[in-house]
Amino acid sequence: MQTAHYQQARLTRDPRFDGRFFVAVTSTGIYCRPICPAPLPKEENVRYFDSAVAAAEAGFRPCLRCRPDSAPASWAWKGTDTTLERALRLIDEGALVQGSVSRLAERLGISSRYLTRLFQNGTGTSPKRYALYQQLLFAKSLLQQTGLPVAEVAFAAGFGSIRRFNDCFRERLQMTPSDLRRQPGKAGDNGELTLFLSYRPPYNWQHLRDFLRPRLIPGLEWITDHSYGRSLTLDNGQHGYFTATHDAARHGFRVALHLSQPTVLLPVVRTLRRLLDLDADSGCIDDHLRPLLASLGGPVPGLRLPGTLSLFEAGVRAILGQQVSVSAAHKLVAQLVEAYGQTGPGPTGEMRLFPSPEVLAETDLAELRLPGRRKQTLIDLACLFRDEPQTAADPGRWLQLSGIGPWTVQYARMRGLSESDIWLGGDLGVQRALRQHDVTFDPAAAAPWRSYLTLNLWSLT
DNA sequence: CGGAATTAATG
DNA sequence: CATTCTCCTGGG
Repeated sequence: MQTAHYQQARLTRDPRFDGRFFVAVTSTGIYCRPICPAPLPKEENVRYFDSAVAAAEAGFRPCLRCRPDSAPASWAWKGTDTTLERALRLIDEGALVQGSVSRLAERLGISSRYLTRLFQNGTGTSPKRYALYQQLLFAKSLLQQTGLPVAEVAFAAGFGSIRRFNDCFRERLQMTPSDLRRQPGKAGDNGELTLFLSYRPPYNWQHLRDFLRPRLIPGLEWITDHSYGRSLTLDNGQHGYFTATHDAARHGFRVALHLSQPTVLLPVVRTLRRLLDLDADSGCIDDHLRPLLASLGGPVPGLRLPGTLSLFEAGVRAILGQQVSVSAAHKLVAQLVEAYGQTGPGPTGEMRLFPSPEVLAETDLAELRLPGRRKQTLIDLACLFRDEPQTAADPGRWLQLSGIGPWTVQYARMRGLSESDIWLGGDLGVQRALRQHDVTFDPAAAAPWRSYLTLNLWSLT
């Protein structure tokens, strides 16, 4: 995109460009989202950056009004380098909070030297600096949105020491954490954290809600016309729940989050954003699919890809959905959760947690009305997750288990990893839609958004 | 704030 | 790959 488009978008404060670029003002040293309500700066004082980090590297600090830390994420980097994109994703999932840069490079199958080169070219900064800045922006949003004590904010954002947190914060954001401490007034925690998570319109909440509704597992999830919530189980064994309420006017969700203990929150928020598919570029995706779906009335505008909480859950739902209707699969999942899901305190009394691999690996699934072979497949998958989590993290490796074929793997990738380019050509629902509407097209033309093509076809039946 | 030990960036 | 530079954290 060229400067003329940026200019147009900022002058109209177009929310469809929120998070896709940032506007830095040389006269103030501050950078903003294109939607910033502040008076429009003169063009001669404006510089455009395609990421917040890039603006920071040029010496600008985030605006306190439009809060660039709350902008939806954008993966649309100029170089469209898939390795770099994967690296950015992994870092955003916390790869550098726990592991080292060399470990990340190893995971990506490249040398750490090459990784830093990719970063220098693509983002204008180094991996560590990029990661640190994401942590700082997240900390900033917590300071402004919640009443969490500063020390807990540091911890939640993945810092190991307050000292270092303060230093970095000062240096990169040009203010201190206590400067940003929310004004007193709003009550402290009763264990609840309220966050606002924004998206880039269009966002088709009705469609997402109507997708989730027939799949809703009682006790595990809850839904109203304007909200969706569910229980959470975290990697560290912690549990909690959230309720996300849609706010169309503000282009986002107000999320109430309850966790059993304070924890590193960054990955939790990433997961919530993935569940609701907040970072998708619906405008681009819809434009891309429009020619293919023209004879069907065009794509569903703002269609989002609903994720599952974990890859394991996606795998379980996929196995239970093999060769059966949505409602039959739904009954099975509900039975499974009812029989094997632990209970915990929820928003309205008892709540169910999705059964863990450890629990399912130890059971015979006698409670479930399911062919014995399929039960065994489920148990095998649970064992894989329990015994070899590294292997289980790649659905491609599940194929070695009997009873798991390409459909299951692809479904799990689409819902559990939110991969955007999954074409479920063999899926019954997709085939029925294609037959009913008598369409022929080459799904390859939808790349890299074939998951959204699949969803569009599902919505036709 | 300063310094030691470790890790990351770079030619 | 080796040198320089930055990050990280405990303790004062």
